[in-house]
Amino acid sequence: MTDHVSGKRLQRAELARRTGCNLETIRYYEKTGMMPDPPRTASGYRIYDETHVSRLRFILRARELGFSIGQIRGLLDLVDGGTQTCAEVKERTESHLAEVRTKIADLKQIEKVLAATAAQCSGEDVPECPVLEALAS
Amino acid sequence: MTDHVSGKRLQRAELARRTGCNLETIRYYEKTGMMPDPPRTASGYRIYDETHVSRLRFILRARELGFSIGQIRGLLDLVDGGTQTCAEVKERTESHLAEVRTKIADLKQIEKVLAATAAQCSGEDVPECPVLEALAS
DNA sequence: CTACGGTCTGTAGCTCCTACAGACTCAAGG
DNA sequence: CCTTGAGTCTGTAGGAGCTACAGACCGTAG
Repeated sequence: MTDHVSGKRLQRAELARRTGCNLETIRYYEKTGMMPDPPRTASGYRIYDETHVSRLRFILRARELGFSIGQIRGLLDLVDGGTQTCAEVKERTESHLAEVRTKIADLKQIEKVLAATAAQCSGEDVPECPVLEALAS
Repeated sequence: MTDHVSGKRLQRAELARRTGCNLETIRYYEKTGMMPDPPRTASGYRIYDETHVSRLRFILRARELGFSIGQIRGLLDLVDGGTQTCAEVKERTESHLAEVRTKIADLKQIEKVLAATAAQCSGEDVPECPVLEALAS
């Protein structure tokens, strides 16, 4: 039977290949409701199309930008409901941006302490070590 | 029975309070071998002393500096075996420092993209949004 | 003696996947 | 037509680093 209505019908491995997503992760995203339950063949194989490719790419890009699963689902809910507004999305993005900046600040503080402490190390074969002393202080 | 040999004997909650560590986390650290199995009272209650306070503080400080459980256990193994050298500890610290710097760089890249995209938002009550478009692109 | 709080254990939950086992399906080759 | 190999299906376990609970016990003050 040829496919006369929709575009290319993809299997899971093909969807994974086209998005760079891990095979099992797709199933995971379906289980969590981020990806819709796809239609199936008579024997139970999942059938994907371009809409699934787009949605999965959206999720993966959002993950790359550090959005949590919950945040992404929130964004997708807005879009799925057609209730998204630029104002709302901007607010969520800036809230996430603030979290990212906090993490950067935390890591910079860690970096500073690590660098300063390691700089005190003689680097010799002696048991005394400024790093260990700093941790034990 | 008074305690005529060692210092103060602490219960788990007291150890937690003195270190700021969560009560259950102490048990977790014992299970993973980072903290030694403490002696027990006849009825099975754990008994801690100042050595436990020091070791737990060491672990917590290392965690604050972003060392993983595995890395910390590595450091503790060195110290426990008396085989630690400043050279070795310095190397591990700098290796961890490099990981931290990588994370900072990744987050800065994310920050850059998020900030640039959010800056394009009108912030109005319209459904079109540069953030969503960037994710869907 | 009782009540209340601390402690004990094992286990489940959290996040975000990743991987495996055992069964099934499908298409190609002989 | 049968076999073989690759793809798919499901449920479940694992990993990191905790955190939280249930149900049972202990210890002490009133």
